[in-house]
Amino acid sequence: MTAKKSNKGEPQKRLRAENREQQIIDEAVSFFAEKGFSGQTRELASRLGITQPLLYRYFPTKRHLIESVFEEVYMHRVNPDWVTLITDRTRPLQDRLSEFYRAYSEATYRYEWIRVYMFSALMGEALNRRYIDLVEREILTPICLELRHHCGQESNKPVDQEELDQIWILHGGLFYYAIRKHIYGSTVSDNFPAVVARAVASTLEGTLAITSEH
Amino acid sequence: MTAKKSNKGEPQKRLRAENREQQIIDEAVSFFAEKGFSGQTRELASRLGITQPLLYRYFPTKRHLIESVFEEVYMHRVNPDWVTLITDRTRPLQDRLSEFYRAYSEATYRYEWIRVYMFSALMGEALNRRYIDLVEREILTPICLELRHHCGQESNKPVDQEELDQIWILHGGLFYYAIRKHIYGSTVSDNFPAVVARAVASTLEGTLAITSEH
DNA sequence: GGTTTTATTTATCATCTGATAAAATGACCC
DNA sequence: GGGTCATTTTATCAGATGATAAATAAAACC
Repeated sequence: MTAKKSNKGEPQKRLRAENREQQIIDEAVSFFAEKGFSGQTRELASRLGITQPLLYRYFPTKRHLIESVFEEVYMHRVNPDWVTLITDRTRPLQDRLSEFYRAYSEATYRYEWIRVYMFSALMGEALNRRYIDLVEREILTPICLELRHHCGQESNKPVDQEELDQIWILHGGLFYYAIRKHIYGSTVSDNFPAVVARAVASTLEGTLAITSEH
Repeated sequence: MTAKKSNKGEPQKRLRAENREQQIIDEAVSFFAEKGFSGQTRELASRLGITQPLLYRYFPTKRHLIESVFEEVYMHRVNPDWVTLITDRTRPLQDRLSEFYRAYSEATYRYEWIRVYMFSALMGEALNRRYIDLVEREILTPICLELRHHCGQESNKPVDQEELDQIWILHGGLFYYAIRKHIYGSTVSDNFPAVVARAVASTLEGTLAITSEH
């Protein structure tokens, strides 16, 4: 046992600024995901094992801390490869969509992400609006175009609100699985890929059927 | 103009207890739906045009007021006629489900309902759990049984988690329309019955297709 | 119309909560 | 190992917030 402070479980008392800042953000994500953004700075500090004023050395206001949480949660979540995957017509659409939703769900259907996302949406955060627009533009619109192709309904018309609403049923239905799991605390099947596969297959077959019958 | 207090726009200053109580609950539903349950009693009172301590004549604590809001929002929302409608095999399943979702959406896809519902779910309210259980038991399980019948897969097995998860995709997908509208503030098609009709048709055709192909 | 009842307001408390300033203490450097 | 700098704590503030008690005033009663 060295003379250096005994490392009994307790993490080192002092951290370098950058490490402490990241540690605070990480815990803040988890804390606000659980309690919502009206959670109190003292309780967050207590979970970090630090005093509340220390937070203010790293973040000038609570709002700034919350912005960092948004940044951490929202950013780097939409992968440009996904568009490539979705539009790769050398593979069956069923495979592409199933694979996409597996990847998408791994990136976003997490306790912290889903809850921070819903809290921020309820607060009317602008970031949320931008994210929705991004999803419609980069993911759902491409899927709609692939769906047209799949149904032999190729066209130059831009994707309209009705087509978007229809694909939102699938997208939202799958997202709702995460809401049930992480917000409602429901029991859900642990084999999500199987749920995705069936939902995608059903949507493709169903859309084909109702498109061709008129 | 009588000597009686001039009724210039302002509602009468004094109400009978029962009327005032209902008025407070109504405004509280709207207020908390907008702000969340960390909204402050002073602001609520101000919206009612009364002073904050008056709230405490009608509700011993803020929590009691919130419980009344839950009561107002959650109760009388599940109509027993719906099960009858869903299981009426004299009509095509497509019609029954479309009609059910039109009725269900009118009852629940409202700004106040959706938001209070989501806020309370995020708070982990027990009422929320009970509501979900009710929906699974009284609505989704019957639909699963009708879906089996529709696919010629009649069986005595109880409905399992996989079947529920699958019908949750449709149910959640439609619910998500309301989330997009009232929580995200997105632009959505104003013809919801048409969205329902297509989603239901697609689900029925799709389920039939993936069931029969094996 | 005067008395009683009841709804409502005014004044106020105690606690919570975000935020600040100054003191203290550990780490690092030579 | 003593000085310097950066990290953390202690002490504290001001405003917000749920809640209470007493005063006021409108309605109801006879």
